[in-house]
Amino acid sequence: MAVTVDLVVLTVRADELQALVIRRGEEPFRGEWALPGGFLDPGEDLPTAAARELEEETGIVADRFHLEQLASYGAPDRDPRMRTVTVAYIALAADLPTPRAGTDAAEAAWRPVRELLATPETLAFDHEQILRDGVERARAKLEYTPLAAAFCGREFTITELRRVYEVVWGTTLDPRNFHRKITGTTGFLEPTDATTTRDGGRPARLYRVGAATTLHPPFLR
Amino acid sequence: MAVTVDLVVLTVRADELQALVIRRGEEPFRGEWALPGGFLDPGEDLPTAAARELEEETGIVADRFHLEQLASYGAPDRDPRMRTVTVAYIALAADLPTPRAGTDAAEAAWRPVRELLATPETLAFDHEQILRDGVERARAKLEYTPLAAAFCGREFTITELRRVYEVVWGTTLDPRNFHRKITGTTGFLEPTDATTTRDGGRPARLYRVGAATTLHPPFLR
DNA sequence: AGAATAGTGTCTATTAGACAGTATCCC
DNA sequence: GGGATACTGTCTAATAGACACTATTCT
Repeated sequence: MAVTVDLVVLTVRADELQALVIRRGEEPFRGEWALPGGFLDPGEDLPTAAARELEEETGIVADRFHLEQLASYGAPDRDPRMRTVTVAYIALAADLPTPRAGTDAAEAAWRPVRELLATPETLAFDHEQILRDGVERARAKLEYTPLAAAFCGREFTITELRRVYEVVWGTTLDPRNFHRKITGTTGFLEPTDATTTRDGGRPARLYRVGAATTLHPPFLR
Repeated sequence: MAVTVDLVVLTVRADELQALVIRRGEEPFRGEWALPGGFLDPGEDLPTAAARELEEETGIVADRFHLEQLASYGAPDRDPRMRTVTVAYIALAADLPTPRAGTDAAEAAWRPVRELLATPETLAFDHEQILRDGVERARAKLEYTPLAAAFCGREFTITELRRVYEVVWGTTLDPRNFHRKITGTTGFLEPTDATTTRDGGRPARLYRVGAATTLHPPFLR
């Protein structure tokens, strides 16, 4: 009985929700796309293993981003080699440099979630299901936690935050109502003194994430 | 590397949230209280193992109640025997017969969650943390799913359902507002033709759970 | 009749959603 | 000045919370 960890790493790039996938360099499923992941080492904690596998396979250091456990998958036939149970994690990250392929991975890339889930058999193992569950978790968490900010940089504008909601949920939100609601939720945003004009037009105030961990009342889709 | 399953089985008894615990009949932690659970068999699926262990240790058949995965726990030192990763499940059940002790269990009993969590070291392994997480999951799920009905029988009154919310959340709810809100949520309740006077007073209409799986808008605590 | 619980109705304050106008930068 | 984006404000409909009364059973 072997235990593995797999990661659903999500980011918002080019106005799309994208996931980090690797092209497998080893059997089984050699040459096919899969989620990054690998075997749990003896003596190693689960989140540590997740961070290690992510770095080994994609070169991305799990620094400054949100990592949480998603669920475990243990269907007896999920891995043709042997009986495995995998503990899946989701990681939410701001836009990051292009990943580089590492151990056991022939290639690493960001791919739009829409594409990965458009047709079955795109991902190895049961990774399509894991990705679906991870995306659904992320969507749900935006409703009742300030987690949308995990997709932004350290400082961000309200418009950038709104774009995250729009992209992840696939909806459009009224900028004025969004602004009112989000600034009215205590603990979500912490204003800074700085502004930016990176989006053009009038300078926008920059914010950091506040201390709140849950949103009362939640932001419903 | 061994994989186990553990269960947080919750019910509402005597106006309290109670959990199913067993007294361990084997080392380690022999004689101490723990959550029911055990090793995953080769070729066995995770939820199947959860149901099997529950029946083996407590005699309770996982029929007609809600079983869902909670999370996995894999700290390297969580089991003194060997390296184990456990996949925890939560089960929500209506009031059930007193459990009987089975394999590996010297005793099985319902115990109020309040008591179990009042003092540390009450439960073996990391089961206190698992119980805490399970209770918090149940509390949260009452907000946005019709899962409160899982604590009731097949047919139940609105007052009985309200008592579930009150006991699990530890709050009091206005009966009139609760009635209005819950009957106004499409798909939550399906009225039957029957009534009951088991609570005394005017006969109350009996309901079954409807088709809804999520509540829009949610019931906030 | 009285006790006990079920169910319905009303008022009010808050919130969500739709929508328009003003402000401040860059070129 | 023109273009672009940021921010503020108003109206209205729906909702949540507080609260009181009527209805139907059993003893």
